[in-house]
Amino acid sequence: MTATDKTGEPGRDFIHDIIAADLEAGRVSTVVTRFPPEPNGYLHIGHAKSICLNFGTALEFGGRCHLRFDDTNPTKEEQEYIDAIKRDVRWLGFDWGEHLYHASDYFQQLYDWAEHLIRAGKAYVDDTPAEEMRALRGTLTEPGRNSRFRDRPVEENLDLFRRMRAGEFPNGARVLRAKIDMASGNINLRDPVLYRILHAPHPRTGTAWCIYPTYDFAHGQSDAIEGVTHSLCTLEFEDHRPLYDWLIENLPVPARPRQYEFARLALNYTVLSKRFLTALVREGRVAGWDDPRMPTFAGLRRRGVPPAALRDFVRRVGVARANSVVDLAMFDHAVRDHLNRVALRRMAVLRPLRVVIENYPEGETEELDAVNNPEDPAAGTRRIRFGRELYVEREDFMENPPRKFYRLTPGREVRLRYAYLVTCREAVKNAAGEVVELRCTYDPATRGGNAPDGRKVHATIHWVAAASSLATEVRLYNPLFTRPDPGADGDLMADLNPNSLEILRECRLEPALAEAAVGEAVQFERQGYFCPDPDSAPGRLVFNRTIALRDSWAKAQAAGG
RNA sequence: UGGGGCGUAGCCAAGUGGUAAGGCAGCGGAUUUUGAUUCCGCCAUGCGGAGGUUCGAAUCCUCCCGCCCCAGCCA
Repeated sequence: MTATDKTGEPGRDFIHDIIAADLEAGRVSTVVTRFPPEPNGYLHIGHAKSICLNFGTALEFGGRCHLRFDDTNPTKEEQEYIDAIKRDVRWLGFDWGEHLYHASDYFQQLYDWAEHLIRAGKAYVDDTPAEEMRALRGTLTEPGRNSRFRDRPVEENLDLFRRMRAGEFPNGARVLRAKIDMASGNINLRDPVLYRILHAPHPRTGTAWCIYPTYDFAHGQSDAIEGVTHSLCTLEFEDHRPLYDWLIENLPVPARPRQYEFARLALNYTVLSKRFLTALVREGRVAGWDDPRMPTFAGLRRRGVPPAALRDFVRRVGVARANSVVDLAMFDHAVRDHLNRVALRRMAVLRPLRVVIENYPEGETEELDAVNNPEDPAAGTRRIRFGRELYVEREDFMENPPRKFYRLTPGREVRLRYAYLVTCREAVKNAAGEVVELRCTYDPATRGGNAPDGRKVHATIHWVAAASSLATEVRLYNPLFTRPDPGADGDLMADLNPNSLEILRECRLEPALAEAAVGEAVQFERQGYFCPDPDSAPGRLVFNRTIALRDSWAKAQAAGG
């Protein structure tokens, strides 16, 4: 396993306390956990919590974590998902080494244990149709009633179960049930189904089986087979723990794993349910599972979120048993915090406004030094080209600015980053009255950005030289939903943010950006963190905005206006 | 109204009888060739509520309130 983060303390939570106590008391010698996804969909940010908890905790205690696919329902699972999940777990930074398993690896053992239960008189084959079985199960407040097949002789159960396995019966004809207690207040103990008939080919076992164990019959036993010591799952499985324990106690399993539950991760302005995510893709509301607006690993990766930032985010959130909804700002912070330290700085003008430096010699250019990352001196410097014609950001000029706007306006001097102090002399307008060009003058004595006479300017703005700049497309992303609890009113699609994607096609980048690799994070100075999208082609770069820089000016404007 | 959980600041979250950590957000201020970063300060007489036990309660007891999960041959 990898992915130790130097930054930040390891998580301290009740799971750690339990494990530490188990180690201390000698109840376990090596900690073994597992991340057990069902291969029926793509991983999303919610899974990151489970992955980090399972892999991270094992790592911290010097144990190991298995990657185990819970592939007990061939009607919903696909190899494609298995591959995607493996890729995504690796991307997050974890390695299961030799410990890749599948519940389907244990189908024969599980089957044998089912027969063991039958022989012990603790499981029976039930012919009751599904509808009727549901009615017999009772309700939340009324006890269930025994099936009329509940007291079948062991030999008959064995014979029927073997014939189920042999494929003699159609789907749904019979099931194998544990014989526990139809009157239990815990519905999971009302003779839960252990095996069902499913004539469906399995991604891994093919047509070898036509009966498949349920989650309850597979999970705990798989844990036991693998020697998992701490089986960590989410809160909704809490009611299953008595069944988990019952099976472990009534089967000759080689170990005694323990299940512990924690609250799953939820984020505001975000939807994580498989059903909703699937609907977004299927209805074309997003471009696909890897749309940068999606909370999937694929989406986050394409958007440029570094795995280390995701791990840090999960660490900050913590692990507890209270249902909670984490503020997206927490995620944003983790992303910015990481990117600030590692991203190279570059200049890029998203909405260009042409600038002509009137007193700069025609046809001449020069090179200036620019720092690659002020947070990391080792990143060095680069040369950037300056010339008579430049582009600056449209919003860095205002003809009639409000108080406290200290960027370009007629008559004002500002600094062009790493270049010169320039003064705006005139705004040239078109017939429609729109500003189309700025006429400025520069002070040749301020090369690099400092005035020999010590005079100060209020603002430093970014720019690119018109002649050498690269034309590019930039995609800006905003939250996919307009409300913190999308879908709460019953119509998820009505809460979609119409401005979740903004495409800018006339952007101008400094030439150094031509070398950026897909997924590589860079900071466009004063704007945010970006990375080239896979849609980029030679000569036609496309950048995604991972996240904007904090902008107290914009915030103040929004608050004041 | 069965069973199982959970309620500490706007959002996460420590704390488990000795007088409310930390982070995010927010608000001030300093530094700044990114209105970024960084730094400093502020931000719960209060722990869902009411009683009780105790010298002392977020922590123990009682009652109450609220929220979440479970009636798949899904996981």
